[in-house]
Amino acid sequence: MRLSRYFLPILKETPKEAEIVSHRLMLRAGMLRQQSAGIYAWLPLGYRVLMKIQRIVEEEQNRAGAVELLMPTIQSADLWRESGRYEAYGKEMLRITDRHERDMLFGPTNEEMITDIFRSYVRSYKDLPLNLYHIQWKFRDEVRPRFGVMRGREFLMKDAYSFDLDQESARHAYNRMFVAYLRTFDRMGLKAIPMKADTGPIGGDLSHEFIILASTGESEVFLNKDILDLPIPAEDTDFDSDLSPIITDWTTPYAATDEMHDEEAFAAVGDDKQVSARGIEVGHIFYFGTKYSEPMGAKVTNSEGVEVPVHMGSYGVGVSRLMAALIEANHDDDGIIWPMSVAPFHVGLINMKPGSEADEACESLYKQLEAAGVEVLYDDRDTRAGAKFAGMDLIGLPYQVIVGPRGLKTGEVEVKNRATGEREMLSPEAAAEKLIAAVRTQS
RNA sequence: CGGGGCAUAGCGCAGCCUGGUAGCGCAUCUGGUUUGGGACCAGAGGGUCGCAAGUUCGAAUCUUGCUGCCCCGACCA
Repeated sequence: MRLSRYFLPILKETPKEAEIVSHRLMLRAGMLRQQSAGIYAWLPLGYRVLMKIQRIVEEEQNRAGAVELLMPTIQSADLWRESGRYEAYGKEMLRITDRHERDMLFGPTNEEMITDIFRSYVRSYKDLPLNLYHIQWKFRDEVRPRFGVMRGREFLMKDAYSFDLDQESARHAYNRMFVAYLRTFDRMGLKAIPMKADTGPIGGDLSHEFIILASTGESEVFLNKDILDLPIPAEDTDFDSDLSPIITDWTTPYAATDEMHDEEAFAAVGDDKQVSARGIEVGHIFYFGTKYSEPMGAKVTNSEGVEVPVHMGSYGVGVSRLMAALIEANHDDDGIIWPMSVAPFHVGLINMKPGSEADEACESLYKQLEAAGVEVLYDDRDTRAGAKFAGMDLIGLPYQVIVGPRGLKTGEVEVKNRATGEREMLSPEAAAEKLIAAVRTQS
């Protein structure tokens, strides 16, 4: 992409409403624009990152055996009356009346709708297990939206729903999502820690929040630092095998949010291993048994010919919130530092002097990299060098290539690693090779 | 939902107390000089002062109502 033809409205000054660093940087880097309290337009650069996060989530969901579909944002109130949640959900639910005076709502979540879809088609235990998910905009009319997309009213969420014959197989479905989540966040370069969460009226121990450590996090967390070094399940993990050993490894070291915190158990961890910090919740998995299947009649016939309600679980990832969490975890004074896997572009190519011999060198490098699948943002604008450097650092692409008459005198271009600040002078060929290799290994 | 605050050019702000020609910095446009880490000089364009009503000869400024937004606290992907 040529910057001269792109839409990247970078702000030099920080908008006053932005309190936390991720919100500030998203606004400054031209990724986001607020349209209303807690409601945002995703500008081109922000949208690219959002789609990259979404793709990773999809790949890992698919790998774990979940099947993607897409449900609407607007739902009929009737379904929610069936589950009893239309009255129970309260003011967080945005209620809408259509021209025929029908009660509609902007979905805050989709348990009712997915249960309706399931019960309309599935009759036999032979069709289980089943896990259906979608990635769709949700709306929750928060009392106080804040921190940009960290707590917006409209947000993009992945929500998966599992259907199983009994609690035992539902636990396996749960474990699959647990492993998928470990992999998903790891692929974005995030350390997400599963923590036991409140299960509400259902009880049991099958609910975990996945929390990323960040000083701006909304909740206080306590953990045994051993959990930070646990290995992430590999890409070739067999999701049909017994995953419980992995779950055991990850749930044994102490890790809890403040509402589940147990001082005594935490003390037993030992002073040298205790970590108390703040965290951002980016995922939440939940087993809720027959809470929806029973009232809504989602039943299958089992091997004995008896109709039984299915056991369900739901599994959420805050896709838009992840973008904020990623920036909270990856930035410095100059701006964002994207991990390769979610970077809006892999490389920023800076033409130091348009109209000079740098043009030709840039063009050929640009074409070569793009042809090799490297996503390049080519700054071909005729502006001052300082503005280009500052802008490139701000938007945080993993690598910058600086091409100008000075380096070309010796036939070289400069390659800068945004994260480490490391720079090296290379021939254009060597630079291209290095960048192509870096993109292949890191994304 | 309780408490606090803000609304004036695209962005950041001053002006309001004490009513009288709407201003500053950045950004934008034009010309020139510059050009490897957010340049300089000169000039130009851009405003129903959030909306509505009231007081007044006269309202950005005073009064009332409304709307929007932000911050702190209790609640949530």
